[in-house]
Order: sequence, then structure tokens, then C-alpha cells
Amino acid sequence: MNEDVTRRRSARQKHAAVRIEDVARLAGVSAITISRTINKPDTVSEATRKIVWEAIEETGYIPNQLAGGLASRRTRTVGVIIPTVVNSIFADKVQGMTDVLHAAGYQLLLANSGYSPEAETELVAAFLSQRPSGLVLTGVTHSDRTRRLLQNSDIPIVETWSMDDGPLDMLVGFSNRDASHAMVAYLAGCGYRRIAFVSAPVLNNDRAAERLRGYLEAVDEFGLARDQGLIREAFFTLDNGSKAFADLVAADPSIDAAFFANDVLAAGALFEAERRGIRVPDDIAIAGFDDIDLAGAVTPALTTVRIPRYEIGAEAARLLLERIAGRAPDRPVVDLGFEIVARGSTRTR
Amino acid sequence: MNEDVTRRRSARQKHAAVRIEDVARLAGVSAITISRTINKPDTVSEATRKIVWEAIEETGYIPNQLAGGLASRRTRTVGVIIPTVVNSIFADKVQGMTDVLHAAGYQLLLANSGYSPEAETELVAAFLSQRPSGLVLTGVTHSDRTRRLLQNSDIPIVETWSMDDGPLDMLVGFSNRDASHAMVAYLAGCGYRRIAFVSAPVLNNDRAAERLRGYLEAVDEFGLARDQGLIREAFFTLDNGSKAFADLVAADPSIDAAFFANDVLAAGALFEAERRGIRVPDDIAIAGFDDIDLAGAVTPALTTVRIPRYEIGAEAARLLLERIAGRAPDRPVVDLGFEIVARGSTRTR
DNA sequence: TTGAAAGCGCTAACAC
DNA sequence: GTGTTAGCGCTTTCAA
Repeated sequence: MNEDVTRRRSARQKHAAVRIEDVARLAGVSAITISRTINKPDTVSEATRKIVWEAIEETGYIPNQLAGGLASRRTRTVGVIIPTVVNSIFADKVQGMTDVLHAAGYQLLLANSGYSPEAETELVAAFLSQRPSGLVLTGVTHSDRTRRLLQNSDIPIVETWSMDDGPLDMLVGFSNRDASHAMVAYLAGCGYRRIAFVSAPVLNNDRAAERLRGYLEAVDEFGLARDQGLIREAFFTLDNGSKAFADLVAADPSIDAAFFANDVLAAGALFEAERRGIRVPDDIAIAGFDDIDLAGAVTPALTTVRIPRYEIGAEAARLLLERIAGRAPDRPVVDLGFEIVARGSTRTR
Repeated sequence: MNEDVTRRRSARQKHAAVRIEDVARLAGVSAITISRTINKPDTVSEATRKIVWEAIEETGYIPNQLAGGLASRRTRTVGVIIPTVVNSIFADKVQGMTDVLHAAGYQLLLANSGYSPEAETELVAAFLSQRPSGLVLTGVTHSDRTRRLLQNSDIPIVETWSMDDGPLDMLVGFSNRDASHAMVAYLAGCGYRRIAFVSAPVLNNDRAAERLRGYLEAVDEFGLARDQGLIREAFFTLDNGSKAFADLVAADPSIDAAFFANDVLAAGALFEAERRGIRVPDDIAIAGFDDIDLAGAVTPALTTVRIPRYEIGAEAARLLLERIAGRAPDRPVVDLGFEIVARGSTRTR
């Protein structure tokens, strides 16, 4: 039997893949029975199931999901758009989604927008063409066209990484503003009064904008030094962190703490301080955001904000599955919070 | 007219998306003309094209690629399997592929195998179900079932990150063995004689295995200390690098250099050395592999092996596109080489 | 528990 | 340059 199949396959055009009909013929049943054995096994008798699986193995049948998806209007894929694959913080989120979705038999389609709303729009359109079961976006800033595409599409959407009041559909994240505010509050509590802030580029990035806002609000609230000269903007690289730090201390030697919108910048600053013989935290404190591995590995370890990266992905996936299953999730907006992690790069008081 | 469409859409079931027929009716042409306007614009007159695009805009039509792919047997998607999304070295490769493929109108399907051949097999099967135009794998170690699936599938495959003689189809990378050998040769040239090696887990990881092999061969070739006690294995985290380093120097104080299979481990070692007051490179030299940003940012900066991560992805994508276009690439195996980057974590002599 | 017929939305092949 | 016809390979619906 095995030889029969082999002979038949090699005689055929290479491109002519095994179809469900081929398996059905070999198993001596109809095509729909093959389909049921794969997709709804409990509706097929055990004896038939066994025969069918043997035929599937023997033919090396790989179901064509284009055909299946077209006929059933269910693709079991989820599109995910992140700003960049280069930053490992999103990797954890992706892992969280992968773990949950894979267990449910779903596939991830991943793409990165490069922090560009236009690129995001194109990606959303490209994803929608594939008729995914759901979509996961990063942040809540989208172009009008993106919003329109999504609103017309009628598929479940989860926005992540923010905590905004008017989500498109569902939202999982934390308040970047509160987190940033909390860090400044912590630093103020440690006695720091002149706290610089190095922001990520805020253009088209609500997470960065909210972190800046949280800083500014806390500065006012605690009566800290408020000065445009205390604020810088830098894209997250170690080198940019070093430069921003060098720039800050050169411009204003009286700064007693520097809070960076992410740990990569903060680590770059720490390395620069070491190079210049500036003692941390004795001469100046440094704080970061994200709690990446590096934050805990450097000396002194970085005081930072820990965010539930993996859990954001996992929860987003769970919400999506709920919605796909037709159950409206009880809470379409999930705030997973954050945590201030106090370490050696800031003194306690 | 706009209102007509809007009314029609809202009157319909939400799930009934706009189909090509709807656009055709509005534009007063046949469905195939819509298809041609989108996919082969130069076969349609300019006047028709204009009318069609207006109708597309007005209806908010998003082509159904499941149907299109099924009918045309072309999906314009490429499946990519990497070991992990957590390591940013693969992020650069993905970026390289994205840049090239996106420009050609292709979409990436990304998945990670977690360094497990069984997971890889499942992912390959899942990808093949989607009938991608091509597949990009990491490494050359695959399960028998994976090889069988791929050989039966008849789609273009690129393996990456290695330089092996018998690729499944095409191969883009560098020789991990030569690179590792070259680093040991460099260290020997600097006068180091007792060089420890911290490998990545070699099980199911040909890249790691080849790096270990290169080390061993160079040790013999240059008459360096050969001792099982000089070799450790650790999964890449900063913490594991610290531990391996601590372990190594505790077990054998006469080690004069430590070569790590990746920069993350090496950086962890450097941090540990600093904590213990061990001077690098005066007391012991440290070398890494990959040349990630961190390697150049720490003090002393890490001597390491630079590999063309982005270019591997870009070249893999180019080969794939060539093959998809029906042109057999002149060189189905591309060795992109590597480079020893000498920095302060090793002394010159 | 299994099957037959119809059709998912699009494009290839062939007209005109 | 544009249209008609006939599937692509699967699953839904309805029937047995």
C-alpha cells in the first residue's frame, strides 16, 4: 500500500500535493470523514478514525488551510504587531501569547511596525487579508485608517502595553503614567530633588508620552526641580543612554538623579558614569524602566519599574480566545499593574 | 453612492465582508477586472483602473487572501522559524528578512521553536498548512520528520546560521567552527595558554556544537592547555555567565582567558569579575561571540566575533525570492563569514 | 455515524 | 482590454 502511494505521488506533478480526496480514497471513506477525523474527532467512530489516521500518515497529507479557512471562515491564526523585534521586552509578550495560543491550536502571525503608524496601517490591512481570528496591537495610538479598518473588520482586537479609557475593543496593560509617577515619587521619597528624565521619542508613542507625563506630574506634585534642561529624548540604545547621561551631567552638575524611560538607556548611562568616575548612587542616582535582565546584572543594579511583560501577552491571548469562542470577557480592560524595584543605583535615603 | 454602500453594509450580517463581486458591481465591471487592477495593474486600462480604485476605497474592500491563494496557488508569505524570540541576535536576522521581503510584497510568518526539534517539526507542519511561498529555518539540525515534510513539500527552503555541506535546499550563514577556531587562534596569538570555553548547550544545536569543535581543534593545533575542567556549558543568560565564570576561576585559578560561546554569557562573566575585583584583562581575559551592542558598551569592551546577522536574513530572503521567481540562484550556499573584533577585554600581547 | 451536494471568494485559462 | 467559465481544496448543510 505504501508503495502504491509513493508511486502515485512521484508520477504526479511535484506541485500536486496530496489532497483530502486522495486520503479519502485510500481510506475507503468520503472526504468529509477525513475532515471530521482531523477537526471533530469525536463525531467519528473509533474504527474509522484509526483507518483514517493510517491513511493520513501514509499519504503524508498536510491539510490546506487556505481551503479550510475559506470554507469554514475560521483560520486559527492571530496577527500580532509589535513596534520592533529588536527590543527583547516585546519578546516576552510574544512568548506569553505563543504559549497560550499554541496550546489552543492557534498560530501567530508576527510583524513589526518600526514605531510607524503608516506601517501599522499597512500591516493591519495585510493581516486582515489573511482573515485572522484576532489581532493584537501595541499601544493605543493608531492612524485613522487603521481605526477604520479595524472597526469595519469585526474581528476581536486587543491593544496592549497601555491603560487608556477608550480602547478599540479590548485592552491589556498597565498605566505608563502611573508607573512613571510612582518612580519619581519613590525617588523623591529617597530625598532626590533635581531629577532628570530621559524620555523615549514620544512621537506616535503613547507609552513614551504617558511616561513623560507621569514624570512631569510627579515633579509638580512633589515640588521637585522643574526645568526643561532636565529633560532629554533618546531612542533606546546603550550608546544613546551614555550620550544622554554625559550631556545631562555636563549641562547641569547639580542633578542628583536621572530617570530613564527604559533600562537600556539607564544601563548605557551607568556604563558612562563608570567610565567617567562618577559614582552611582553617591554622586548621582540612576533609575530605569522595564526591569530587563541587564538591570539586575549590572553593578550597582538598577532601580527600575518591573512590568508584567509575559503576562500581558498571555492575558491578551486569553481574552482573544474568550471572544473567539463567543464568550464576552467579563473585563475587556485588564490592568496588570507594575512594581517599583529598588536596587543599588539609588540610595535609600 | 457612499451612503448606498454604507447602508448596504450595515444592513448585512456583520460577518459578511465586502467581496470582489460587490466592488465589481459598484464599478460596473466584472470581478476579474477588480482582481487584475489589484494584482496586475498594467493589464488594465488607466480609466478602468481609476474607477476600480474608487470602488475599492468606497467599499473598504480587503481582498480575501485565503480565496486568492487557493485559486492562484501563490500566497506571498514566508514562514520563518527561529530558536527564540528572546535573543536579539535573531531579531536582526528577522529585520533583514522583513526589509527584503516586505519590499517584494511578501509577509512573514514568524515562530520560535525553543531549540526543540519536535517543536520545529510541529511548526513546519503548521506552516506548510498555510502553503507559504518559502520557509527559512535556523541551523541544519532537524528531526527526520521535519526533513521528510520539507522534502515532500517542494517549496524553497533556506537554512541559516551554519555552513554545512549538505543543506536541504539553500543555506546562508557562516562557519561557527571556523569562527570559534579563529577566536582561539587570536587569543593564542595574544599569549594566552590556558583558555576556558563556556559553550551553549550543544544538544540539538549544531551552531553551539560547531563552536565547541572549533575551540577543541584550535586548542590542539596551538598546543594549548586541554582539560575537561576548562569546559562548561550554560544557556545564555547574564546570570549563567556570571555563575560559569565564578565556577571556572574557583576550580582553576591558573586560567588566563575565558572564551564564551555568546556575548550574553561573556558580559555576565565580566560583571562577575568586576564584583569580585578580578581585573580584566590583567588577571584574566574574556572573549565573547556575536558582537551584540552590549559587547561594545561595557568596560572593558568585549573582544568578540562579529557575525553578519542582518545580512544573513536579507540574503536568505533574496535567495528565496530568486527561487520563487523560478530562477535558480547561482550559489545556493552563501558563506557570509565573520570577523574577530579585538577590544579591551583581552590584552594585545 | 456517514455521505452528497453546494459553495466559500478568488483567479487561471480561454474567449472575444 | 475585458469577460465567462470552471475550478482551487476544503467544510457546511442537509439527508440518510
